[in-house]
Amino acid sequence: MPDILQDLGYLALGSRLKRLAERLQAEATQIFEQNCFITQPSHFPLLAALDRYGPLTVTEAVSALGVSQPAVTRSLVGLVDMGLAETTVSETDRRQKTISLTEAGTAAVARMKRDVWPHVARAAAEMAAGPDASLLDQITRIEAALDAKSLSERATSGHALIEYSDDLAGAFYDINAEWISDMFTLEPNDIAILSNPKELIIDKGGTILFVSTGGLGIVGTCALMPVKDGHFELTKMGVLKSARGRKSGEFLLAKALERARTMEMNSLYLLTNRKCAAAIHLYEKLGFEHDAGMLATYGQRYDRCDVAMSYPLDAPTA
Amino acid sequence: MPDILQDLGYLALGSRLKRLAERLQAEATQIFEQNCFITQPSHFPLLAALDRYGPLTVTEAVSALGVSQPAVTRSLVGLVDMGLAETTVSETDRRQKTISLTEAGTAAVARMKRDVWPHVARAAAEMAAGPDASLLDQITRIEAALDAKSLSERATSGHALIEYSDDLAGAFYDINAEWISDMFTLEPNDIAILSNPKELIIDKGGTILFVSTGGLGIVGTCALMPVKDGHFELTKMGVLKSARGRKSGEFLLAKALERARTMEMNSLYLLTNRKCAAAIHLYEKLGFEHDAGMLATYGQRYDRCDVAMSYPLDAPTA
DNA sequence: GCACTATACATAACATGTTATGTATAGGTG
DNA sequence: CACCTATACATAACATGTTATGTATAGTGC
Repeated sequence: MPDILQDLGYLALGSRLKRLAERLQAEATQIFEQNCFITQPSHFPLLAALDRYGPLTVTEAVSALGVSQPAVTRSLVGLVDMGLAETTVSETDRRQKTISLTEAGTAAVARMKRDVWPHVARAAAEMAAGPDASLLDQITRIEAALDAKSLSERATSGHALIEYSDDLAGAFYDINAEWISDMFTLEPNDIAILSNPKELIIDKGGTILFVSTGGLGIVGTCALMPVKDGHFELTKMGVLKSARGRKSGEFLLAKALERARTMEMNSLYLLTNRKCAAAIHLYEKLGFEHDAGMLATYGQRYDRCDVAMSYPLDAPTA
Repeated sequence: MPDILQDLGYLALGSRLKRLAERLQAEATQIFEQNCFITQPSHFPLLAALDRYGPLTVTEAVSALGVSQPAVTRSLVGLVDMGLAETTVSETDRRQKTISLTEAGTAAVARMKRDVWPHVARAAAEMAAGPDASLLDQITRIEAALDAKSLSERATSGHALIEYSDDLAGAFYDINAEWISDMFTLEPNDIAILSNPKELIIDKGGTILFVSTGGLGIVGTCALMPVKDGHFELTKMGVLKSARGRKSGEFLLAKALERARTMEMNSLYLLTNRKCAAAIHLYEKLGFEHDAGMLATYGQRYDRCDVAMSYPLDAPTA
């Protein structure tokens, strides 16, 4: 069986990290047991913090460990039960408890620090070592990124690129039918292509892409359709009226061109109409050039066509 | 408060990953709730696996998800309760159950695949993006490394370098007293240095290092002692008799020289005796050269001294 | 063909994280 | 000073992972 979490890539980042963390924690349990020590690795962070920073109140420990207060309280109870830590009520504020290591706790930490921790640190570093930057740095960066903006905020803002699948055929039709029938008329060629995207585009080696926005779902689409001899038409590009003004079209077109550059392609052109001023502006912005030759060659494909543009595939991609 | 997990580096890798994973899972819960879906993110991997690989038996799902069988069973119960999955007993083997998505499950997955997953994947990738190699690749490498050799095996094999701390003063004395009194006699200069390592070495800008092996604890030590004017003596290097034959000395000396090269130092020499053939061989192997001048300058420091060597600090460090 | 072992899944117990909420004390404000 | 609110920690409930073990069925060797 393949590994689904690996297959899903970043989508399953959380589950994958969790799995790895559980595994490392199981290893830690084993190492602690081998050294006849605390059975629960969960106590380790609090012990280490007490050793490194000296006596702490519960609230300070929460801040140092970066976990919830009940988690600290539970660790604390565990350490006290084992006689490794003790608490004293603060004199100035009787709500506060100061946690400190007992003599036994200090001795246990000293022994672990001498005989166990260095080897665990070495083993973990050896295991995580790679040609690239430190895993720890990456974790630090992710933690900082999460502090700055939560994953759910990130997910609901911005655009995602989505590949064609058969259940998106309806969206492909609807999005294009909306703008075409709004500004022009659906021509037989439109209906043929919109009704059979799989056969006429995908199966012939073309690509259909969609753009989804966090809150609205699929809002736009765009196709790279092989015409003949390695010549491709960028076509059936549209964004729902209800979703305009978010630069979804620009996102989509940029991704489509990015994709086009990775495909074996002799030329890439598009056909449109002078009325589509905003679209033409976008095409120009992303590098398309007006091309009378293409208009002469392919312009008959649609009644509405009076503009053709082509994309300089060999140009520097900036 | 500083962050203890960050402070501890690789020693706390497991706890740190766990903390990050919990955080991501909390985010996932929020995202699922926003989209009015399954409340438990724990169900996600099984749903994704069923979607991607088709109906699975419990055992197959265990393999695909990489978690324990009870974890899969629990996910399964959850999905069945929500009406998203159903099970059928295999006809050929009545112990087996095949899990498949119900119509509602298929629809729910399709909706998530269209409206939620791409954004989560994008957001996670954006968050994890860095100048370096992919975090996913690093995770994959760590998983593979763990498959090859467990962390506890790694921890109990090999050597770790340990810095001087006051509680290691006793070890510093004992390890050196063992070999010196075994081969020679403890001289007053030995006793002075071994009894006051902090004052005579550390506080003067020197360094004392220890080597620990996974099973045996501290087994060797070595000092870089400032003599005068930026001239340092590599001294008090010894490995417990009971721990010889594991290349601990070579490990330690290599680390000490590595450290020496990072220190401001005009010269580094050592004093020894022809009887210490194995040690001299090691010194030669790691780059020390016999140096009659040093013998003339410093040889009087110990009665037993009849060999001096110096380390070419400016030579290429290979 | 019976008895033992292995396998597939279920269940129990527990480790360890969370959120929500309770309780005692501190601190500020009319 | 009484009272309200905020804070520090405790406790409860639950999410989700684990290991250990139970139960039914399959397979295997005498």
